[in-house]
Amino acid sequence: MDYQFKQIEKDWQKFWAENKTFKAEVDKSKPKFYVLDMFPYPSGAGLHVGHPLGYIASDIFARYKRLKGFNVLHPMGYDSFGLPAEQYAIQTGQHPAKTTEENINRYRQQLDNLGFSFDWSKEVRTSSPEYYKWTQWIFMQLFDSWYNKDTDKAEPISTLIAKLETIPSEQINAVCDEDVLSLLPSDWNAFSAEEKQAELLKYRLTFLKESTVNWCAALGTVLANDEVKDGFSERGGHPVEQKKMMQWSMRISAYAERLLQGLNDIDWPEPLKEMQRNWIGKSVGAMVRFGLEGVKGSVVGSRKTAGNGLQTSSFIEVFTTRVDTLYGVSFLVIAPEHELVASLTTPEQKADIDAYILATKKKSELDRMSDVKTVSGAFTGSYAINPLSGEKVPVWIADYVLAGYGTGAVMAVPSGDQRDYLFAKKFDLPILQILDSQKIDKEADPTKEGKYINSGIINGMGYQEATQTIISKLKELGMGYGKINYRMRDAIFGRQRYWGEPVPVYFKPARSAGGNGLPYLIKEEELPLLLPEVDKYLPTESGEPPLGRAKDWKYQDEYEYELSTMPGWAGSSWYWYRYMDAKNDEAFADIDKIVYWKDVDLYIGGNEHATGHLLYSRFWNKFLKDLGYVTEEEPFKKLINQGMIQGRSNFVYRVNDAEGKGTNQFVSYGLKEDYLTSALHVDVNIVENDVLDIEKFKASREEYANAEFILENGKYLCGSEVEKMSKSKFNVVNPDDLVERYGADTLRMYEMFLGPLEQSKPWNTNGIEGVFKFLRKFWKLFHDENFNFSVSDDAPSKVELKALHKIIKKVEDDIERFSFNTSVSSFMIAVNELTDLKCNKRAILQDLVIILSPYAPHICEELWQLLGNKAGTLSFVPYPVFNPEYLIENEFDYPVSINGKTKTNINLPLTLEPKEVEEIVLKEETITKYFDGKYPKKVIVVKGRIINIVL
RNA sequence: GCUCAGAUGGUGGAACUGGUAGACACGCAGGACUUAAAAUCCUGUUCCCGUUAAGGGAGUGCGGGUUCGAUUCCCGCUCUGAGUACCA
Repeated sequence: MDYQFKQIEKDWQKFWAENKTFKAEVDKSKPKFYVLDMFPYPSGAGLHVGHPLGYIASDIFARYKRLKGFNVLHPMGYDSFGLPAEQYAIQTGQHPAKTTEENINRYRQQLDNLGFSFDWSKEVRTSSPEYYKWTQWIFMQLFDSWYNKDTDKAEPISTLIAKLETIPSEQINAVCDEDVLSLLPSDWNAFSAEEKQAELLKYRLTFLKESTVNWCAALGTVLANDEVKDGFSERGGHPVEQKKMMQWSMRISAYAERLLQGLNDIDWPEPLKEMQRNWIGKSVGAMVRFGLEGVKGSVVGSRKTAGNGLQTSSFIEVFTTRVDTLYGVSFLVIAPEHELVASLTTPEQKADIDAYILATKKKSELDRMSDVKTVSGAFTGSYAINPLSGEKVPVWIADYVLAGYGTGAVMAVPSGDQRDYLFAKKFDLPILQILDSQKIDKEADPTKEGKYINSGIINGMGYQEATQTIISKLKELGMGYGKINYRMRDAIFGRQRYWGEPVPVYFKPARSAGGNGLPYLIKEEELPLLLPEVDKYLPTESGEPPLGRAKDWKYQDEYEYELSTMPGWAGSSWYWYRYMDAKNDEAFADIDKIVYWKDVDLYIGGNEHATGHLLYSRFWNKFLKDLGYVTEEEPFKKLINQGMIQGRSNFVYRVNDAEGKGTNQFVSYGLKEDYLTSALHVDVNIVENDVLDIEKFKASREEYANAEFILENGKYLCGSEVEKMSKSKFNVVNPDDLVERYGADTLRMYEMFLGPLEQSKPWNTNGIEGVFKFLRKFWKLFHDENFNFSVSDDAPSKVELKALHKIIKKVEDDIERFSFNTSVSSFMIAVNELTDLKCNKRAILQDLVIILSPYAPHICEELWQLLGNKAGTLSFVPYPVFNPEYLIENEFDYPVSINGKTKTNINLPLTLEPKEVEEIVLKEETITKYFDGKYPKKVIVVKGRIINIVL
């Protein structure tokens, strides 16, 4: 029979499901390999052709590793909490659980269509209580932990309490809030339970923090930054205001350094690592205090905190990465929002400052960010004292200094910083050269080269020495210290939404009892804290999150629960562990299984998760490791970013009449210049190789039924353009349609054939025929002209073995460097060669079936069985062993180039040494004729590669 | 602005460590089979000059450089895509 992909694919998908072929169990006799795809969110639109790209690649890899003798864990599940389902629920009143379930079912069906070797027994869904029980459990562990900088890891809160009971809090080296109290053991021990709880909250790894949010009163909800456009909500265009709110936060900043260092030990794409490095934003520098003129007692007693320094009325503290330029400071700039602005402003300057603050406020709404060119600022009238030179420097405010970064104040060094330079020029402030090599006539020069001048105690020194000297001097004076700053902020861990994990926390005392309520964890055995039912998925009238609508939802019928839910990234920050032991009711995963599966060996997904999911997951992983629940410092050893598949839209050109009105005539792409036309999107599914299917087009819309066409060469050609894949552009290609037409094996191979996995590219179905033809050709190798299965047991010839071993090697090499597209080409070459050789020998074809099976598993299973093997064994059969002897050549067709330009070829035995080759070449008439009477200056012979003659 | 990635025929792309640029596939053109079409098969297909052929020349975004030899390495630029945004 001819290649009947529909029947074959259905049969084998059924076989794999029924026999649980890909179920992975702990098996210590085999090395493990964990292949993971990034968690999909099951959206209502279903899969389009771009989604499976990564899944196909990871499936090929997983199947290949099984053949290589690995015990492969290759699971799939759903990140099923999230906004779209909630939005849909608000619109339709349907419970998000219901629509989510429907979407998952559709996803599953589409995934099954493609023949993936997932172990479905391990499927997880973040929205199921059995799963989110453990998300809540991890939250509880975070709540019950603090970060000890001395041991450089998270520890149970009990070890902190033990310290507070015995030593002064100043000796505790913790990552904590800025406003922790300075306590002696006697103070602590005298605290009430509430006071202790309140203080501990400042140390916990998840804690309540006042945060600014985008509050939209009209929608009654908080919006994400990208939902806000120019101060108005993207949906509806309602005004959005900045509102302070108590929110759960995660102390990810405690892990900043480890998150940064860990990047050195993992095999991820460099751009992705770079993005994380930028996000973490480490800067090594120093804190410097500038005393304020006229204020006595420059340093006010206070402890150094983990925060960003502190401001008192007696000095301004700045963070700088160039403390060596301290002598070049000619003014200070503080943020307009800085708390000292009011007290520093002199009566004469008040009008200026007020006006500037007002202008900033207006601007910040719109284009404070986009307007980088304009220099603006205002003088406060006050002066600060340079701690080393003792010089008076004016204090200005300017909106280029951000209140939220560092200390909200900078020391301005116009000679070294371009922004400061422009500022100094504009307001006529001094620009002082501080390095002999500095060139500052036109712009700032941030060089570190040369020797310092005009710089007091560091005159004549180099950069390293100067920095050291200044920091020790500042320390000695109590006016500064070396400090490392991170840009990364603690992550907000709450959303005022319904469809997410409830936070397992209640507040005591209850509001009804008149308390303001401190958070307490519910008991572990009370997990999961189920998401309660609500009548509507909207905020309450008083502006509380939807959970405020739940009836009688109180802890012990008395205490209020936390009403916000966890953010989208909660469930996905640990899911790869759940796959190891998806049904466990006693633990998030059994420790023996965690010890065996360890970490993800290959993680494939899009790079939209670069700074969200991938950073939070690493954070939670490190935390779980600190507490001894998992073994690895980094969860994802090797990561590949698959490129985005863009849409490729097709257009038809409607002819317009003289007034520009549309007619019902359409002109082919190549002729459109002769007419007045407008381009209209046309559904790409009725276009093939840019040729429009006219009948389908006429049937697609009533108004086109009588359309007329101006053709070229009897065809209607469409124009094309690369755009986002979206319904409105009629360029969405559904994998189901292609599977229906060509089969899953063809689609799998075609998606790989399209180009390198990491590269973004527009989807174009042109060319899928080539892959389909290849599979038919492959099928024909095993069959005679009448499609009877026909395979010979004759011994293979040398050429046949060569073709086979070439592909064994090529595919092995390619797959290790994730170059799937070149493998597909090589398969085509191999099959073309074997077809030309009319090879139907079992000794060759059986191995070829194994090699191709990760790419086209269905057809290979079928042929494997036809070859007389036991059904299902193909998935675990040993991969053929490459034998280099079959590739050894005796002769080589040397290209001969004259001055680097290839002129001719000469066939010579490979046993010849370069010297011998040279002798032959110089006598060979077909070569010497190019010499033009000249004698070669030099002959380069690279054995088995090339001959180059220099004239 | 900064950081990163990329630019090769009509199209997707290949060339792995500096060694025959354009593999493989699509498309296109011509041919075979067919009453015809589809399907299938065969041949050709980087561009320019050369009627054909023989042959010659140019050629991997642009301009230089290193080298016997550069798509590959170095310097400078242009354009495209992604991320980030006054980060002190």
